[in-house]
Amino acid sequence: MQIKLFDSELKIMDVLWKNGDTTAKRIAEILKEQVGWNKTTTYTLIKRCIAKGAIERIEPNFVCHPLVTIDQARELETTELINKMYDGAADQLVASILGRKNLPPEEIERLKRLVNSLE
Amino acid sequence: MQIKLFDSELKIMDVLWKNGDTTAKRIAEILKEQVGWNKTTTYTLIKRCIAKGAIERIEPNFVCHPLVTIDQARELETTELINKMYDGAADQLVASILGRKNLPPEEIERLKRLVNSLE
DNA sequence: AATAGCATTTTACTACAGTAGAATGATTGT
DNA sequence: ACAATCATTCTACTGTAGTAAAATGCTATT
Repeated sequence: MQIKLFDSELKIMDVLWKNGDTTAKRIAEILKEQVGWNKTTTYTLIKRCIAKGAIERIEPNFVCHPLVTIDQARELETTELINKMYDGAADQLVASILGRKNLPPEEIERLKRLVNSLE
Repeated sequence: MQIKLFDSELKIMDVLWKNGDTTAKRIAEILKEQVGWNKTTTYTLIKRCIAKGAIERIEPNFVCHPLVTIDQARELETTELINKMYDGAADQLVASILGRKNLPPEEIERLKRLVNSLE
């Protein structure tokens, strides 16, 4: 069922994930400001997301509502990375992140709590 | 100094990471079998890797030697994913992996030890 | 109800990753 | 030394993600 979203499409989705349902017009404004997109570019990408079934549009006012959740998109992208770079082994990815020198102490702290809370 | 490698270039690198230094000819054979590439495709990709500084070629026999390590490549790809999908927060990525239902118990055990061994 | 202005769709260009055929250069067996 | 074969490079096509101009449709104000 997985819907693959391209980087530019993810920008649209991200606006919806962060702001909730949003009109096309407002999305265009936001992305104009955030990444300098022409408004027709935004509209094109919204259309493509709709065509893929990642967004539905609710009348009136062309309010866009995400049908793909951020968790689903994260799952897909993460799985792709694991397959591409870590031979499909999720724990190798985690190990490699934990091995980083630049991991902020508070993130380490949070991870300790998280891992130890697993059953 | 990060060298960005495309998916097709990573296929070349992967042969080197898995097999150690390898001749162009042998790489072509392996990728012919593994992904069905024409040998000229492999040679083209090797050249591009050399042009990028990801591979050096040692005479005689055009033996290819990787200059980018798998860890460096993983680091780059992983950082890109974190920035693209997790707002730059590495621990969110880890949390999302840990939240998966299909994580084997022995992997969880290993991760617990790993996390708790961090300073 | 005509027009002006804005919202949306249609269409299409551009850049580049991916792929490989043609051309060239090197090696080897006779 | 020459031909045949194989290794390597040069050149170029293809598909598609990214971007936006042009065309169209809609709304509101007079």
